[in-house]
Amino acid sequence: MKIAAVRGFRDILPEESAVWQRMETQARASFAAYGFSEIILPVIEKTELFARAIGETTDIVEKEMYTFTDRDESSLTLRPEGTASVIRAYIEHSLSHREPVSKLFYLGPMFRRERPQKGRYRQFHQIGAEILGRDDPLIDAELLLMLNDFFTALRLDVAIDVNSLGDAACRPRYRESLRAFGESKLAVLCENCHARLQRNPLRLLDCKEPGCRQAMADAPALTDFLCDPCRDHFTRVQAYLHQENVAFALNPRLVRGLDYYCRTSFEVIAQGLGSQNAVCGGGRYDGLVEQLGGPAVPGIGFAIGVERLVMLLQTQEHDLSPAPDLFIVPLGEAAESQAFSLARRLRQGGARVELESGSRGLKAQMRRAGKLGARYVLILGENELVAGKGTVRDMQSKSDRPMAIDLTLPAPAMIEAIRNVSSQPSADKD
RNA sequence: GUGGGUGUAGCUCAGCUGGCAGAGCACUGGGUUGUGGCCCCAGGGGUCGAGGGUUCAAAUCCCUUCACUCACCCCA
Repeated sequence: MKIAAVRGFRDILPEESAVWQRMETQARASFAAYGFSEIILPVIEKTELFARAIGETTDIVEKEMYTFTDRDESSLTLRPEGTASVIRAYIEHSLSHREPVSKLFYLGPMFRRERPQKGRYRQFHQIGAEILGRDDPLIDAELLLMLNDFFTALRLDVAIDVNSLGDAACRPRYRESLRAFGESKLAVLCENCHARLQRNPLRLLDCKEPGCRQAMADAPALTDFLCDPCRDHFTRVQAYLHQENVAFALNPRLVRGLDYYCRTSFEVIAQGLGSQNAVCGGGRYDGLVEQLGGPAVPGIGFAIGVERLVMLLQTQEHDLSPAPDLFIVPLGEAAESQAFSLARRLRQGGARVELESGSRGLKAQMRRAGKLGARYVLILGENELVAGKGTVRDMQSKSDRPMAIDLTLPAPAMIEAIRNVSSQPSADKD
């Protein structure tokens, strides 16, 4: 009986992991430019951490977490997101005492037990970044700038949506106003929205049901309810973005699903991913550190969905695994044994070398070399063994122009000699 | 958790109202005793997702089940 991977969990095969690596490298580069350092976090935390950070009544905490009881009866959970852990670590190691501002990024697997679909898995990966310690608009803008730079560097065509969710001073008033408005439209709202009305009225704004959209079209706007400090903050964030020509759309219906968000909130939306089209989401969470037992330190951050981003990159280009510089073709057992050592020497000299089995025919091996896209082929047959010289061919040249290379040369000299094969001035009449 | 779609070769998929399990690509060997790509010939590969039922006969019809997938929900 075959054993398959667990539902919602999957393997990343080389074709995809190559794209993955490229994206990760770019993230590290972009984040470093803005002064972020990596924090490597555990995958398991106490359940209580997420319950308190994300919100007891969110879907994530209520029905999507992989929670289990450890042998000592404590309740542990596979992390469903990264921000809570960053803040736990921030408090635990008193980072606020060491420096006034911490810029941290992390990457790794997250776990949510949802029904899998395109762009949504039970184990998925996020790259996240957090800035703890500053709440001025410049910081919000800087974080968005960094995101913009990152997506631009990857040549991805995405749209950034921005909104302000207000804070503890103004949001409650808005929530009540929205609830009242929702009550008045009760008859036309869908069943889901009836539930939202009770649990989280803000979510009425982003229902996809056409009827609900229409009903909520002239609902009170959050922007009209912002208190003066929040309004001012948001205005200045936008001013910085304009100053740097960052394209973004103001989306007053943008609502985030985690309870801790306030003020500046944003999403990065991509085309061509189906319904799971948010590749990045984030926002400010000023009360969260305090709420988790730390000092009153403001914070803002985002998380990028790696799988979704990789899917995007794959539709735009396809990376191939690296082609070997040299493909060694041994003919027979004696040649194979020599080729084995030769391959190792050249690899240690820095060349990418592929080696076939000496039991296969010349034609088959040449075919394989062509398939892999090898630049040069070195043939090691009876003749070559006697002469102590390998026959080298440049696979990119159409004419058959083999060169004999001395097998006793040290690796660097041999690599040099092989490279020279293609620059030989011998009659080349392509 | 709720709906829809799909399960046949390594991959993409044909296979009608039941009648010998198929194609393309990939892989292997050959056409040229030692020179790839194009072309030609040949070959290996299958529990037709699983279990049960109907039938002389099931990939095909019926039931059950599992998996995958898309959407809702939610989110990255």
